[in-house]
Order: sequence, then C-alpha cells, then structure tokens
Amino acid sequence: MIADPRVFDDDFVPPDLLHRETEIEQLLRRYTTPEPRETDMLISGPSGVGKTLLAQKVTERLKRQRGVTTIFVDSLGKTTGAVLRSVLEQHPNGPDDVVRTTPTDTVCRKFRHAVDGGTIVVLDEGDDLPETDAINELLTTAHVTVIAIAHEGTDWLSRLDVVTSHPFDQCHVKIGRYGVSELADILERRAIQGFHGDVVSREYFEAIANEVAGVARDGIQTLRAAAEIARDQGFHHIDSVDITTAYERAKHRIRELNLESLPFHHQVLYGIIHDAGEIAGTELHEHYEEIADEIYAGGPVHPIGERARRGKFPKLKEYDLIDYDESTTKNRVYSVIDTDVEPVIDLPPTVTTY
DNA sequence: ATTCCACAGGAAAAGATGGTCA
DNA sequence: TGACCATCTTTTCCTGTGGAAT
Repeated sequence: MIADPRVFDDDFVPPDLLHRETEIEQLLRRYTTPEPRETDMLISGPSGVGKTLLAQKVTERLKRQRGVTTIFVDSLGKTTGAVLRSVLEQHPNGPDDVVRTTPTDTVCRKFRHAVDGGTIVVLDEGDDLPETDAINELLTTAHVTVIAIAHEGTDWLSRLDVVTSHPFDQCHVKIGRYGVSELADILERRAIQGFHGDVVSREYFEAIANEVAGVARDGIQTLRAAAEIARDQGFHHIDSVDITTAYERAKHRIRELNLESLPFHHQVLYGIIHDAGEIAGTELHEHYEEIADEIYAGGPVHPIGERARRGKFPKLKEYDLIDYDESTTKNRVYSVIDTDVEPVIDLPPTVTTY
C-alpha cells in the first residue's frame, strides 16, 4: 500500500506547504525590510505543527530569489558552543569541522569573517539555549538574519524585539494547530504522494485530524500506521483501520525512536523504570547502584552519581517515555508510559532483596 | 501552627576529554 | 612529549519547598 515510505518520514519536505500561505508571506515580507539588522524573526508554536517546515520553505525561497546563504541548526540538546560551531561549519566560507575546544569567541570571530553577504541562520528548537554573549553576537552580526524557532516565544528570544526595535507582532509569527479540514487536506495530499493510488475517504482524513487534535506530525504518522496495519491485516481499504489503534501505534513508534536517540545513562535509567513499571526515587537509586558495576563494566562510560541521574529524568519525560509528578519534591514516583517500548539495553534480572 | 525532614534542582568547583603549541 | 587550555559533563555543596510529624 505504501509506495513511497519517505513521504511519511519526519524530515520529508513536501513540494508545497498547505495552509501556511499567510505565514510564508509574512516572513518573506519581513526580509524585504531595507535594514538587514531589522529582519530577525521568531516562529513559535506547539510541537509538530510545521514550524521547521515553514522556516525551510521560507529560506528555500530566499535562497533561490536572493541568493542568500542559509544555515540550519537543530539546537536541541546542544550547548551554545556546539550550536555556534555548527553554524560556522555550515557556512560555505567556514572550515568543514571546528574542534570542540575552540574558544567560543574565536568561533564567533571566524564566522563574522566568513560572512560575505546575506546570510540566514535558522535556530531550530531554540527554547533551552541559554542566553549568552555569543548568541547575542550572532543576532547582531551585520548581514546575518536569525530565524529562531521555539515552542514558547519567551526569554532571550524576545530579545529579537529589543534588537530590532520593531513592534512585537511584526517579527513574531505564532502558528497554532491546524483546523480539522486543513489537516485533512494535508493528509490527503500525503496519501496521494505516498500510497499506491489507494482510495481513502475524506471522512477518514478528517477523523484522523480530529483524533490528533490538529498536530500534523501525529496525523501523518497515524496515517502511515493505518496503512501498515491494513497491510499486515490484509485489509483492502486503509480506512477500515481503527483510528485509535493506528494513533497508538504511531505514538509507540515515535517513543521508540526517541528512546533510541538517547545516550547510555538515559537508557539505563529508562531500563530500570521500565522493568519496575513504577518505582520510587530512593528505590530507583538503590537499584541503579546495585546493577551499575555490571551494566557499565568494560564500557567507555562510567556510572554517574545521584545528582547527575536526577538531571536525566526531564529528558525522559519530555520524550514521552516516563512520567512523574514534578510538582512534589517528596516521594516522587517514576512510571513508564508505554511498557511495550522495550529498553535498548538488557538489564540484569531484578535482585529481590527483602 | 510550627518544626522537621527528604529531596529536587541551582550554582560553582572539579574532572574528563581532546586539541594546540613549544 | 608534556604543559596548557577550552569545552562539556559530573560532582560537590547548598538552598528552597512540600508534606509529615509534633
């Protein structure tokens, strides 16, 4: 049924972006401002509604029409230093790799030298980048336009307005979830691009759009999951697949990919929580110390202390792998969200000590 | 109501890693 | 080769806070 699986990949760039025309125009118009310094932009909105795609489409157009240099950095989980090095590496005049120990101000200086014309830097997932002099320097470098993408248009990102001294709404594009019929259009388009001419009813697309509450990424993954289920079950029509089931399968897949992308320490902690199902903090730490020697034996990484472990939980939660009540500090209980998401590493069997 | 306690999470110091240069 | 340096991670130290005990 699926003729071209890439159509459903997260990084697939569709030929055109439906129902974001006004936002594209708004951003393009910003760039035609006479003063280059006044063109920094902020795109904010919830996950999976096309912020990144919007930025890609706009920069693509500007690259074609005005020959600007475009640099795209996913800042998720990166330090400020790593982001800046990535910016320099991607610049055509910059070196191909910048070593980790290069001083940040050197990186900034080299970037400044490399810039020789209109340059757009897209900082994706810019939420948790700390505000630093280096970032500010990037924002104020001549000929450099920063398009920041964030969930919440808060903290240092609102600095964009100070720098530009422009009214807030002119450089801040807020995008929201799609309406049911808008998202149904998008899904219909993807179905045409990705399926073997299977006929899926309009009602089915609308039902998916409704189920995922207008989050395009979830809708597309649900459509893919539905096609996979239909194939596995030997259904003739994709739209006879139960949508809730398909959505669950889609979320399951997203969680698995999330888990795989995490470093070793996270894997260990997830493994412990997964095997317990639900576990109190104290117990979790005890268990960790029991098995740590065995788990880390011979590996390049070493066990970490309690404080460092505590720092890993937010990411596991953010990735929808575990849950806990963060409003309470005492007797916190960590629980696995989807027990079917198996840990990547095998833990030794639980030692039952009473 | 007040005290006590456990623990999350911030800040700063220390350590690990890996590059540069004489 | 070894002293030195910058970044990034982890540890150490500590404060603030929610909830239980008194």
